[in-house]
Amino acid sequence: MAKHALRSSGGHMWRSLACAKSELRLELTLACGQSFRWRESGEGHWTGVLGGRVWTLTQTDDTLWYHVYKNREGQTCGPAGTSSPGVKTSETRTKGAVKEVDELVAVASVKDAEEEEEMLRDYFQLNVKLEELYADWRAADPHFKHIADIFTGVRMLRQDPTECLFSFICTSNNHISRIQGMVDRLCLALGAPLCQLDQTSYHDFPALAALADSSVEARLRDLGFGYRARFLQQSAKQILDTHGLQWLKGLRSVPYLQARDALRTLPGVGNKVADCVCLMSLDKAEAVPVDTHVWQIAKRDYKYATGNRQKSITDKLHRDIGDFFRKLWGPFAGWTQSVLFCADLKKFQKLKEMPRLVQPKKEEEDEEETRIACKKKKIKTEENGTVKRAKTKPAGHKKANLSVKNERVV
DNA sequence: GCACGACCTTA
DNA sequence: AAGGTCGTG
Repeated sequence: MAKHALRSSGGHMWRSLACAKSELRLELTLACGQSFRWRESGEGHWTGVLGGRVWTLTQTDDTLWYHVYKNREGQTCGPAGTSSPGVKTSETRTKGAVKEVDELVAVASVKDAEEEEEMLRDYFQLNVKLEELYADWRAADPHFKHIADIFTGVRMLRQDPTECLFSFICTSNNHISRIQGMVDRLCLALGAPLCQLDQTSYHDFPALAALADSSVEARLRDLGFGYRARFLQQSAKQILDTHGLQWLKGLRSVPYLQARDALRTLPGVGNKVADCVCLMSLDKAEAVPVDTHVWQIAKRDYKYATGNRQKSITDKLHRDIGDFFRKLWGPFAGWTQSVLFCADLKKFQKLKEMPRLVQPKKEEEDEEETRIACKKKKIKTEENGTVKRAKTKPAGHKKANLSVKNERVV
């Protein structure tokens, strides 16, 4: 039976990409709740599905290593139709055709290799220079600076919009470990099988058509999705019925607020989920998903609206907190937020206890600097919801209005 | 604009 | 309660 690749044990073909850890740290980026599709299959080795192929990734100081699982024919390990064209299976081969087929295999694998390197660069958005962004954020925000020494290399993934949307519909009122299990079961139940490694089956994320089928709600309720089962099926159906297959991806070339409002017309998609999809799959780096957690961070670390006793996060609070962080961090505020979010996750707290070269700063000093930084940028942190900022616009309504240009200036 | 409760499960 | 959303008042 096929096994998960391990770089140390040989027997698998590995390719590599130059990439410093300051630009990417797999163990943070793949496990901080952006994607629910990656598992640590061996020490420092991460296995998951990306673009219909099964990958294992690992890294050394300056190199990102990757293996893509193939069968003996050189085909991508997956269902018929997703592999390189022109490659015959062994059953259909005749002796005379072997050489020709081998050449086709060789050509196909070179093409695959180029394609796969590009897939990885695209997925990790390696054209974005994270170190430079960190430098900007450190200069703008003392609290970020405090976190940034430990949590380097936390980078935004550029995910498939369908996978991102339907995964995040599952996140409401939920926690990461359960979400991971649910997304797993979703793929197993409705996604095309790709391959099996050790005891694990890998499936592609379900297609929109598979999610839209009327049998899906009952099926997913049985699998423990609760009330989200209906949201998933209805959203898929609504997209196919009223927009079409390419609609979601098309939102990549539309301004942030327009894309967000369009997503919010879908059942089970409110401010938070829409912002996640915008940030993580639709190229909206300025989208700041505000959940209870981020609100805690805003109050605790930025003294934002400390007097506010609101129980739930209203539309207005979403807007105001988003604006606050965009003003502090700039046009990649969503990326910054993910670093702080990651640093706040329970599973990464042990990293903070490890000895560091830099002497940790006293907390009061840190807070005072935060206050000064906010004051410099003229950002209010202690308003209690009654103070309005000049550029705040009225709440977006539920219906997407593609003709209105209400893109916010950041 | 804001508060509240319901919604499915599991820890 | 958990990385919310939706309907109602």
